[in-house]
Parts: sequence; structure tokens; C-alpha cells
Amino acid sequence: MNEQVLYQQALQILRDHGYKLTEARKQVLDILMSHAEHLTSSDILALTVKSDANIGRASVFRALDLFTDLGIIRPIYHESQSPHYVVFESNGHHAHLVCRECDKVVDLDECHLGELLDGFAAEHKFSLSGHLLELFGVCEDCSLHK
Amino acid sequence: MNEQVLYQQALQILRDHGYKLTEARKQVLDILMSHAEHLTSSDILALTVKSDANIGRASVFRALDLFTDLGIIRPIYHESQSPHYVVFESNGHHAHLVCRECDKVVDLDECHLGELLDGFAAEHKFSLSGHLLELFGVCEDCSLHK
DNA sequence: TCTCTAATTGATACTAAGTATCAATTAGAG
DNA sequence: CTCTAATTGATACTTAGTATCAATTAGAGA
Repeated sequence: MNEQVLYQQALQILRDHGYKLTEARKQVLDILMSHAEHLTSSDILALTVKSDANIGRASVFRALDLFTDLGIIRPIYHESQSPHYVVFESNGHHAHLVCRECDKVVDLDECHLGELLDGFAAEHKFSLSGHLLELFGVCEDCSLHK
Repeated sequence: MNEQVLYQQALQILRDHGYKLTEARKQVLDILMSHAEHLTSSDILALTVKSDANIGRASVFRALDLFTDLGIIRPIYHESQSPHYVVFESNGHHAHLVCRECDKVVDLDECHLGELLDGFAAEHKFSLSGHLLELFGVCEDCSLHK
């Protein structure tokens, strides 16, 4: 999914919920969406320091919290205790593979689980808006080295 | 899955990896597996204080880190920034529904995704050992109140 | 059963992520 | 352009998480 489209969609979600499109929020969003790897709060903070408009540390945390609440991103555990943030696709989905050995993460473009998961949610009378799927295993590189 | 079976399996995983079955580790495991809700580190710490053998705070964190490394549990971020720990089923799987409105979590007994996920992993040459599936949406109660 | 030792612990000190506060700033509606 | 509720950044504070180290202990082996 094109990151610019995702960025615009996220801005729209903010507008739709009555939030202002502040420089801080736009910058944090931009950073989140222009990096393939899943960043931590401190990663993001370090990257804001390098930009024109210096964003306060508290604002980074506030933006991340807001985007999490709105379902734009999701904090996940990965290697360290500080959460890494994954960006949901436009359909609210995100899926990736995590190697238990080397901690490599491979995002999946498409997991084709939509209809199946709708069914599960319906059984419990949930109206589904998204999902996060983490697959754990051993990657090829690590399998070869054992 | 019977919690006693899971507990014994977890102990076996520890033995298999050469770890000692200390009181601290056993107690943290027991607490994790005897609670339906997903506990945070501070929840667990509070519960250890109530038991006969008082476990040090550092030991709780160490046990949680070890169990996470070994794939017995998985930290998830939910409501607060402090992770909640979910216990994997014996097949390495865990699935639950999260309501975006009230934050209620409903664990799913079985998601029937085994073979499908094996296929995804194989495409990327991962040998799959488990998965975590989070479904986000709005629960029945919250739907009715809107 | 006992010995022994590497593993592990608990308490303490420390770090840093995360949060609260508040005067200053600003996005954007009108 | 005005205005104001929203938001900010800086600062202070909290607390989860981590490092350190002497003391303790799980369990292998005799």
C-alpha cells in the first residue's frame, strides 16, 4: 500500500474524529509511514530531532497514543521492552512473520484472512474493523545455521 | 486447554532448555496460567506478594522475559503502555478479540488457522511454531449503546 | 544422602520510558 | 482576520524495567 495514501487516510481519520492536524501529529505520522521497520518511541523521537520542526518528547508520546486509540497503529513487542509500532493497512489489517532466533520481522502484504476472520468475529457478535497477525517461527537463514 | 497441562508443559520447556525450576519461575508461571485475564508485570508482582514465598520484583521481570524468549508467553499492548502477557496454547497459538470501545478482550478457543498459516509461512521459508491473532472491532454491548 | 557449583535470587541503585502539569502557542472554524 | 479550544514543549515526576552483587539454591553427580 502506498505510504502517501496511508498518510492521507490517517489524516482523514484524525479529521473525522475532530482532531487538529498539528505539525507534531503530521510529523510522527510521516515518520511512522516512511519507514519499513517498526519503530519505537525513542526511534521516532530521534528522527523528529533531525527534522525542521522540533517536536517535543511529550508530543511524540501523545501522538502515538492517539494514533493507537484511533486504530491507525498498534504497539507490538519486539526484542526490547519498549513497544514498536506497526501501521495498519487501509483495511485495518497487519500481518508479519517473526523469527524466534534472530528476531527478524517480515511484513506480509496480504494474508487473505478477511472473510474467515469476519466469521469468527460474528460468532462472538463483534463487528470487526481490523486484525493483527503475528506468525512465529524460524527463518530460512536460522534454519540453515542450526 | 487445561491450565495444569499448560503449566507442566511450560516446566518441560524450561527443563529442555537447561533452566532450573526455581520457586520464582514456578510462581510466576502459576499466576500467569491461573488467571483468565491477561496480566501485566505489576499485576503479577502484586499477586506474588500475596503468596507464601515472596518473590523479588526483579525476579518477576526476569521470569517474564525468559518465558517470552522461550515462546511460552507473549507481551501485548493493551490499554496501558505496560504489556499484558498472553499465554500461548500448547500448539503455540493464541487468538483473541479486542473491543475498540470498552477494551474488553475475549480469548478465542480455536481459530482453525493452522494449515492456512503454515502455507503463508512456507511461502517465506519460515518454519512456523506459533501465532498470535488479535481481532479488533466493536463488541455487542458497545454496538447497542451507540 | 550429601556436596558442590553454576544458576538464580532479592534488595538496592539506577535508567529511561512514559505521564502530569501549565503557560505559551496554534489550527482552523466562523 | 479573530478567537478559542486544542495542543504544544519544557519541566518535573512516576514507575516500569534493568544492572549490580553478595547471598541463596536447584539439581547434577557421587
